[in-house]
Amino acid sequence: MTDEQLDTEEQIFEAASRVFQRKGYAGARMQEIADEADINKSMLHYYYRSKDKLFTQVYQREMARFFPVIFGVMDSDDPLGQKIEQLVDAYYSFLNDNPKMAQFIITEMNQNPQRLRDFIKGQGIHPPQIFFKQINKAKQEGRIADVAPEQLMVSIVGLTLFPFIGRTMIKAIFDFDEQQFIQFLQDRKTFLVDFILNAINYKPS
Amino acid sequence: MTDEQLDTEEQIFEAASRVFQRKGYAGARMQEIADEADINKSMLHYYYRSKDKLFTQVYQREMARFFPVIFGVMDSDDPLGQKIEQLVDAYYSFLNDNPKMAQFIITEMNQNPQRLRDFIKGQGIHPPQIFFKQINKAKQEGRIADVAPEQLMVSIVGLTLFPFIGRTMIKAIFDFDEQQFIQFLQDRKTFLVDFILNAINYKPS
DNA sequence: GTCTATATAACGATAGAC
DNA sequence: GTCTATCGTTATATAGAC
Repeated sequence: MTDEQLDTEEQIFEAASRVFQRKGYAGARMQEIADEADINKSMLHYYYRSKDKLFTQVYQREMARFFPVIFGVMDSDDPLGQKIEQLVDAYYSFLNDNPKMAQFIITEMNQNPQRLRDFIKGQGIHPPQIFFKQINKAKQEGRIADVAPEQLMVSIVGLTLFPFIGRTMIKAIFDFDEQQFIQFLQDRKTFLVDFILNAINYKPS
Repeated sequence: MTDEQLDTEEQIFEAASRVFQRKGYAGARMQEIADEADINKSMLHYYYRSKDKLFTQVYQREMARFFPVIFGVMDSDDPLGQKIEQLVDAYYSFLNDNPKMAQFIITEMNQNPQRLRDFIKGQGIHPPQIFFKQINKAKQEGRIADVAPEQLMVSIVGLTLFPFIGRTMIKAIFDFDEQQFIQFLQDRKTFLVDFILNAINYKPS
């Protein structure tokens, strides 16, 4: 391709990705995907055979984009304090570009746990060993409080993902317009770094 | 009713509540609700006219059960440290009894933000004033760090809700069986109280 | 109120012309 | 590869007997 033009197959795939993330598998309609791609509905079946096969491919790709973000920074060699800041930064940057991703993954994951287990196994995804060792070492040296690495990891992910998942609720309860919500998210980045480092009683080495 | 027997209308409603929470609005089938209620499918329409009207009633009731839990303890008169422990306790106890509730509310909320806004407005739900004043007072007296009440509230809710929403992911990544996950949740209660109190640098008055 | 049977519409999927 | 037309199924919803 010489310029920005996607071919038909890619155009369908990107449209499907957007519609599935908006409506979920059950709520998505092949016609809506066709309209979004500005392509005839029968082309969807020509390239992807069925709704199920199209969804599976979208699901696999979105998962393959999501997990490296979650696990990527965790196993870097940077010191703990710096790493927490990088984690929050990386998650926010990714979710800002993909605001419906977290909701999509959580919904479809809970709808079909086996598919998630297969994906995790197939990709050889494991808890971040370097991060966990780093936590345990810092605990022994008394530089952080006595926290279970799994609990800390779930907390960091939860604290950053939740505003994107709960966006509608947060806006409604605090009566935020879009601009105020964006500001809330922006403020939250610095808030979270302090919050987490305090929470584990972090002292730089 | 003399004993535990529910009449037909209630039986349908409870079955609908379970199916909608399992499958979401789009994924739920009237036939599945009828089967779950062990009642003829046409009875659903006799009592509730349409799938949409049945869902609306279920949605309203589940919301009306959820929000008092989220806001209830926040506006009690108990001191901050005690209150955080009570919040975590209350959320966990409710979510343990209603494990699909958080996922259901978040999905259907994001699917129809206007319906949520109408509900919030109709019920006169506002940010918890007593809790927010308590935070601001503690800040002025130097008993906690300088945190925005909205950020703290979102953090507390996120930290407690997330394991229930992300249950499938947590079990898959850490390779927890059901027993281990229940233990993880149990451990998390005490973990979270310390984590949050540390995070805001809490000092009892 | 409860059942069977059926209308009606939507949706996924395919056939066949070009 | 792309289109129109249409098939077959499933879903919501209703009619009508009892």
